[in-house]
Amino acid sequence: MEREPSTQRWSMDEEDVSGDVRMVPHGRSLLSSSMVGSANRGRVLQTLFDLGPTSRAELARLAGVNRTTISGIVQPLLDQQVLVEGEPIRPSEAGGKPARPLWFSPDARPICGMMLMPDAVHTCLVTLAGTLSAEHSVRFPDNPKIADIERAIERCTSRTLASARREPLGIGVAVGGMVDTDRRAIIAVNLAPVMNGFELGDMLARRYGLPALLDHHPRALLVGDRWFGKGRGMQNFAAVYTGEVLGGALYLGGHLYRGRSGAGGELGHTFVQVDGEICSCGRRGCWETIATVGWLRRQARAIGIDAPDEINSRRLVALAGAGAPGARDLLDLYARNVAVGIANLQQTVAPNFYVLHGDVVGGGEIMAEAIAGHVRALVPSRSGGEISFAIGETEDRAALLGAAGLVLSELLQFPL
Amino acid sequence: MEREPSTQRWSMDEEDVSGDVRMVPHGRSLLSSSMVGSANRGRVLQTLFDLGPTSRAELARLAGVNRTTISGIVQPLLDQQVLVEGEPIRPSEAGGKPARPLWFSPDARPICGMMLMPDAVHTCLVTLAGTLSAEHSVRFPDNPKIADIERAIERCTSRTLASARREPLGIGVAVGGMVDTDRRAIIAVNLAPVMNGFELGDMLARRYGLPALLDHHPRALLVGDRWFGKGRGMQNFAAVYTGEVLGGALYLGGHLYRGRSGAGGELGHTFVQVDGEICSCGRRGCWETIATVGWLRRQARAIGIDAPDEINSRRLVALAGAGAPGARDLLDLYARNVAVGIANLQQTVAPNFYVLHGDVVGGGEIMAEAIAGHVRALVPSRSGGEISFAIGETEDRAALLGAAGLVLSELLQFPL
DNA sequence: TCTTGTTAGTATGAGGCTCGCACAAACATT
DNA sequence: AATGTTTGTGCGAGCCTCATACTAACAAGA
Repeated sequence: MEREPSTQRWSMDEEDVSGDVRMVPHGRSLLSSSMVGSANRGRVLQTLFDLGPTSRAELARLAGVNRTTISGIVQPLLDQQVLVEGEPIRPSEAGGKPARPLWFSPDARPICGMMLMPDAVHTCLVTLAGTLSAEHSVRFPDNPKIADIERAIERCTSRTLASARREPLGIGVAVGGMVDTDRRAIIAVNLAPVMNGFELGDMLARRYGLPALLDHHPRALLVGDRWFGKGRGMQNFAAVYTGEVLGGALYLGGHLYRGRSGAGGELGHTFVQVDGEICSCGRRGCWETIATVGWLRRQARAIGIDAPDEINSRRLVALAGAGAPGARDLLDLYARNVAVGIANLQQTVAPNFYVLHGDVVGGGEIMAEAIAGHVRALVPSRSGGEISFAIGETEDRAALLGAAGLVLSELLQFPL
Repeated sequence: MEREPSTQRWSMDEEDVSGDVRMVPHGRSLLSSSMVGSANRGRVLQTLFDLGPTSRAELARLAGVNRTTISGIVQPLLDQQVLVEGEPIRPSEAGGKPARPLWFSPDARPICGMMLMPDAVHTCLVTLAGTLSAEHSVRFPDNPKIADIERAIERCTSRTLASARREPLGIGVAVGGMVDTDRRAIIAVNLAPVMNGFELGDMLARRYGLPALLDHHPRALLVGDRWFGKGRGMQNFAAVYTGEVLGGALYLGGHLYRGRSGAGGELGHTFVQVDGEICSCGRRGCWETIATVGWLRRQARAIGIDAPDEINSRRLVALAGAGAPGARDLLDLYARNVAVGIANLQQTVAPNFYVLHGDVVGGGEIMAEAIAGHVRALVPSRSGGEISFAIGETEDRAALLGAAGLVLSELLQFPL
């Protein structure tokens, strides 16, 4: 019954804060026994995330392994207070020793989530159970220099980190712009070009001695959904963000999909209308030209809807419900425009499940159902089964959870 | 210096011929030491495929592991005559013991590749080094019944298998139609509906006692490219097939990507022209409506090109070279139409490398360059680096190698 | 109250795998 | 002939999972 305390740790390599966060196999490297340890630990934690509080025996059954294996994996995590044992749950009628469900300890090391937008920075702490705290935000001054932005980020982050009772596992950043995930730097933020080339990851790592991960906003939304939201437990799904711009991200085969240095998922600029309307990117017929609130505003103006500059999914659904002339048709057309791109995605990688983010969230179930109906009509049948949809968290919360999710993905998804 | 012969084997589980071929981890299962063995064996063989003949020491260096590890993995494979040691190669000026490169033995168990088309079946043997032999084909009678087709397949396969000196590792089938890869059955062959629902995999497994794997034609082309062709050693790339229809397949993150039960890669029916021409699938504006030889024939007729019903990429390139009126513009337009769909694929998953198959192969480098130029113009810059293109093998050879590649993928890609 | 059956979690030894080290074999150079 | 370099092979150590056996904690029934 006595156990030696283990020396195993659950964290990223802290010696290597500024370098490559992952000291992992990739390319042609082989596996070793110690990697099996890390990988299995990650998988057990992942199952726990997906299922909620679960006993060792149950975990062993689901994984198809021996109970002792789970005990061996889980015990060090209990010692480090990553996990805690919950109250015993009553056994079934068959009797037996009551199971002690395992769950993430509120005293576990938190994750720092950051959302970096062109005009402001938001930070918070996220527990492994998915609760937010210590939210702070700092707006940038007008026409900021990069030093102003650095200062704002540092002030915001420091406030949040001051609330952490234990050292955070890392800092995840959702960036409203293009990101080089390998270099952990910002490539371009359209509305704030001063940030272009900003090596935010290295700055945070140096300043706070924590691993820092960047990714662009839609991808953060996806991992947020995966660990804390509607994508929980999914092996394949996509997140689609609509708003002023259009973005998306893919979770394929149980892994966040990133193309080379973070390319891929630039769905807004796929063609759906060769030689169609001109897009902000200079090309013609991008999906973005027909499935953003910009398009919605133009159409609303054209058919004479009240206050067309303030139209969005929420108002459109309300107007359609109230029977405003043309609103119902416009809603249907907007939904179809969004659906066209999703149908293409379905035909291409068949994730079969979509979490909707951004503007359409305001439209609620009515908007989601309208989109879903069109997608199902646009995709030939028997292309891999049912297609389902979910509505994401509200905007800021989704992005902050997602930012934290970036760190979790790195910790849990030992890339074999 | 003495070694005990090993009992390890390199093959799929032969006890389980009719059931699920892979007795492997999936979903929430954990890793074990024996899986590390299988996985590493697969990885070593994969690097060997990618690099050509390579010594143990070199393999160890590339994988970043101890030489003894490679020796331990490789020795059983030598015992089983999967691999052979080549002639010693001269050491460098620094001296040292000459290295013995390892390569696939010509006496290794071959793979049976099969291509099943609406009107005929082709079979052959493929060595691990990628050489074809024992090619046979049998045409089906007119208006065949399923029994006729079964008989033809059996006759063809038996002839090929009779030439095998050792028992093949398995039978891979490239099917010109929709396939359920899990059930190893044919879902639908448009031009031969009699095959719909045909459980070919189980039939072959029962009849020949060999593992049998089915996949649809474009996906077979992809794995053929991956193991034996232009995609050798690639971690991310796509295969695109154009002809009477349009198809594609994806290799992402070092793995063949299949959506649920083999969906995904139905690229022909992605929208590139909302409300465009009507497609054979009944919807409007599919990529297939503007990037197949059907479109090419219609255009050729419209602009008065000679013998428009016999136009294809090969003739079009020849006509354009000869200065036939309109041919040059038509070629450019055709290339752009093909490029549109590829650009969408690049924006979505960014494979960055494309192997072209089917009709465009006949157009050679000129056609490929035309397509490449358009894709590069259509994809916004800095979306993940250079995009490159290659031309696949000729049609039958590509499909047969690909069919064999299906079996190899299963053997090498131990799915962790 | 005592016995039987069931389930949860733990200790222990066996077996697989990779790793580091030491060593023999086979070359080039001086 | 001596020295240095590289390849490939035993051998024991360390890490991991697995099967087995055992204790703890409950329900149901006599």
